Amino acid sequence: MPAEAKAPASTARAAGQPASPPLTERQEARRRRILHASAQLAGRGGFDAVQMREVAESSQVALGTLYRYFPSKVHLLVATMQDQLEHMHDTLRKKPPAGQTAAERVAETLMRAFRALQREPQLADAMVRALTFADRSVSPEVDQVSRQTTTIILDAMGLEDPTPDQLSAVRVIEHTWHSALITWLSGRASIAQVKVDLETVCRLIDLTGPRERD
Amino acid sequence: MPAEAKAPASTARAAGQPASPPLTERQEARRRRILHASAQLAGRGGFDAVQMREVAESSQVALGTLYRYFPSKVHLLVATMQDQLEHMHDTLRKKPPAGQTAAERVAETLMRAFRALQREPQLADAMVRALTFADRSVSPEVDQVSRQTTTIILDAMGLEDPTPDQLSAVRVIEHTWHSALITWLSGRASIAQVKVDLETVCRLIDLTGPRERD
DNA sequence: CGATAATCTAGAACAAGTTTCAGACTTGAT
DNA sequence: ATCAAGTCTGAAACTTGTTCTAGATTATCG
Repeated sequence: MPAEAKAPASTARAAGQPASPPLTERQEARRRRILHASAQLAGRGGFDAVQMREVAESSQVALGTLYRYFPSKVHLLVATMQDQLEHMHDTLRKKPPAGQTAAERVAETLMRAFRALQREPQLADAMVRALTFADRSVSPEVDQVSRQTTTIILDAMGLEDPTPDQLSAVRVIEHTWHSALITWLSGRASIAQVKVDLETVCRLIDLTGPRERD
Repeated sequence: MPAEAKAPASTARAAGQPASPPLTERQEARRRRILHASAQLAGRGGFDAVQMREVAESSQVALGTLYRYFPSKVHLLVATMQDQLEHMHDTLRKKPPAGQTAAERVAETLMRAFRALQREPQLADAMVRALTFADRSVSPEVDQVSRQTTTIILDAMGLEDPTPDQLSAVRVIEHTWHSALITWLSGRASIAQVKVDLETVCRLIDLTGPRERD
């Protein structure tokens, strides 16, 4: 019978996955070392600096093992993003945004996240590029990131069950968030511009927010 | 003295570039063959199917020459997108959108463009993935695409000189456009969802459109 | 404890983007 | 027509993501 699980996958901690067989301690440790190395390398040179051989070496794991845990570089970086997002969500839960309106709170939340990314622009580059470059084979993981982001925004809005209209607004906000990050990361938009755009898109919330018409 | 131009670059037809030395006819023809081959290959397998060796062979050009014209695969695909965007803009000029409000016209324009992309989803995949994956070295070209897109949207709005507020709204619309395309292309959003999101974001125009308060 | 099946390791091998180089070919100017 | 400078070609080399293989290790079952 099998010794360790067949295919080490994501933590499955949050919502979603069909819970692949649990990892042994050593496997959990390996996974953690890999993600750590990934974030570390990304923190230096961004996407390009995350080289699979280096990640393997840094995390004391054979190349083949790395690929068993994360079937591609993009998978690895998206998983790294999931990891960081969890931190962010925890932080936000401790100090929720304080604005009066939902739009203000969402804008504040996004700006806080943005400032966090500004501290590690290279890491942001690696994660965001991976996220938007991901093809269908990474869909489940990218979707998980998307769900996590949606949760964070809905939390900021303070909503229980959003209307379809509001969900669309939230999706648009996420679109803007990702794409604005990209333009900032590639040097085509200033920080101020990103700020303005995030505030602009958040106005959509006021537009859909005050319930349909009951 | 030089025989042909030093660095064959983009058409520089539209606005923007400092007009690199003009290309000879044969060079223009090569450039065109390359772009054609690129679009053709992209039309089949999408981003991955555009392999530089194949593009070179298809367009009857040496690999080194291909790289002289387009310094990377991403450059090539972004140029391909510029090309397609021009077509689109021409088409739109012939049959402008007919909606009553600016928001309607923009939404109609985007939906028309979206339908055009649906006819060649693989080509869309290649172009959009390249666009969002582009790093700083491609900024000028990506910026050109962005300007072209902005022009198309402003055209649809029928605006002469937009306010900063409106420009931000347009940027947000572009963000949504790109990011929504990505989610559709990677199979994480339905066509209907993209449609709704585009309509949602276009409402921002009504919010900023009817001049400040004058 | 021993058998067994899966995992992990080291390293070679392969694929596609990118770079490089020597030599043949064009071009524009004299 | 000839020359100089730059361009194009064909092919090899290099880089980094990905795959494959044979053998050493580890975990679980009996």
